[in-house]
Amino acid sequence: MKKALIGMSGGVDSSVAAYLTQQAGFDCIGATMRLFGNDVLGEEQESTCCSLDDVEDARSVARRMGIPHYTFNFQDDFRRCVMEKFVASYEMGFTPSPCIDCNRFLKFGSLLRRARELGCSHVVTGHYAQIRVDPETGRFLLYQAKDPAKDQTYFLYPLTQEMLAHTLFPLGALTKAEVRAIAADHGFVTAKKRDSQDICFVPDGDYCAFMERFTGKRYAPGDYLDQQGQVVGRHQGAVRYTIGQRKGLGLAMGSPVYVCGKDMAANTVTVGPDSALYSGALRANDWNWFPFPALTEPQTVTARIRHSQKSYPATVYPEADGFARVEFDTPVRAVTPGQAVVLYQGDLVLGGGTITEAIR
RNA sequence: UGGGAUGUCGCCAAGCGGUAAGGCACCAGACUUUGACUCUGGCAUUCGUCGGUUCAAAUCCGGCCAUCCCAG
Repeated sequence: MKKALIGMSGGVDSSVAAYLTQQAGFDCIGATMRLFGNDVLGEEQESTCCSLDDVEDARSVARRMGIPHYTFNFQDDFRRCVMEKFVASYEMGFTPSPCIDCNRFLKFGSLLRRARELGCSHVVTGHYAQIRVDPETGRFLLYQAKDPAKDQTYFLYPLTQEMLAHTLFPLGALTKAEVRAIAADHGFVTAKKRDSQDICFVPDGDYCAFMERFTGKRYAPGDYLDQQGQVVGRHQGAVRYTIGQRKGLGLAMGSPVYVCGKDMAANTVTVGPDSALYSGALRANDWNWFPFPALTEPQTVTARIRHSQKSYPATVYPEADGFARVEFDTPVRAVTPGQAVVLYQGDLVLGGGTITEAIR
């Protein structure tokens, strides 16, 4: 019998993914990853990802299904591969996507390795995405979820062929409503749990406070500059702001102003009108492609530059040293270094990379 | 110390005798695996202050206080 390791976060999605995998005839093992201790959280914070309650919920569902449940301590890996990268990225003036690193290094890295040690052919998660094999090339392809509102391919773009060969996404063809119905039908305690939202290790959303706890540093206030370089106010630390941000600036300029740029060395944040935020192109590196090993010729695509945002028509051109340039048909708002750019051709995920700069 | 000007929500700002526009900021909610964007809702019983005129004043009059400018 085929064996599968189910990554169970303690939420409704992974609960149902486990159930469906069992129904498909797999011998299942449930596993919850311990990613961080309470020391990284602030006072009395409740995480949505691996708190004790969540582990208990996962265990409860596993017991109901009659499968074993393990807890894996991946705190060291998570600290090194996700939290340290997260902090370093912010300190360099970028806006990171830690969930993408968690997928790449933890769920389909550490967890997959552990699965294979346990004799499992596959690791299973509750992600909304679909994997298919290209009959011509034999390559594993990633497709968007059937429920476009829940599609999570943006966070899965770094998955390699090796990872995809040993991964199952049972929820890819289901809607969220269908998933909740299945959970309710089987009496899972997770049926009505709220969807997770914040970064799991920053449950209150105050990532700057997290960084100060994590590093022991203090991020100093500095000047806001307008487009002409004139000082227009004081900010609370450049790491707090992301390109395109409006809320929380505390600047009453008469009309809305947005973050247009940051200079970490000078500790300044430049603000300007919405019209100053549009870019015709971007450059990105650290690419992963699904239909082919590397980009060798231009491709017509739609490109997503932030999660839960629609994708925009564009053309991607290969460049030297593993870079590629994405040129948009129409300028796009708030291209942000550090964020992922994920390219699609219809439902197919062509590939994705990390934005290094906005062009023009 | 003379002369002038101004004082309306955190910022900007309508109002000019008939019972406080609007923008920005902020707060709450929706959306969201990024406190992003966006959307919805909230946000001065009160107009520097004290008193006067009037049926009625932020709007008229007087004193005081504060700030700014020009004289010195």
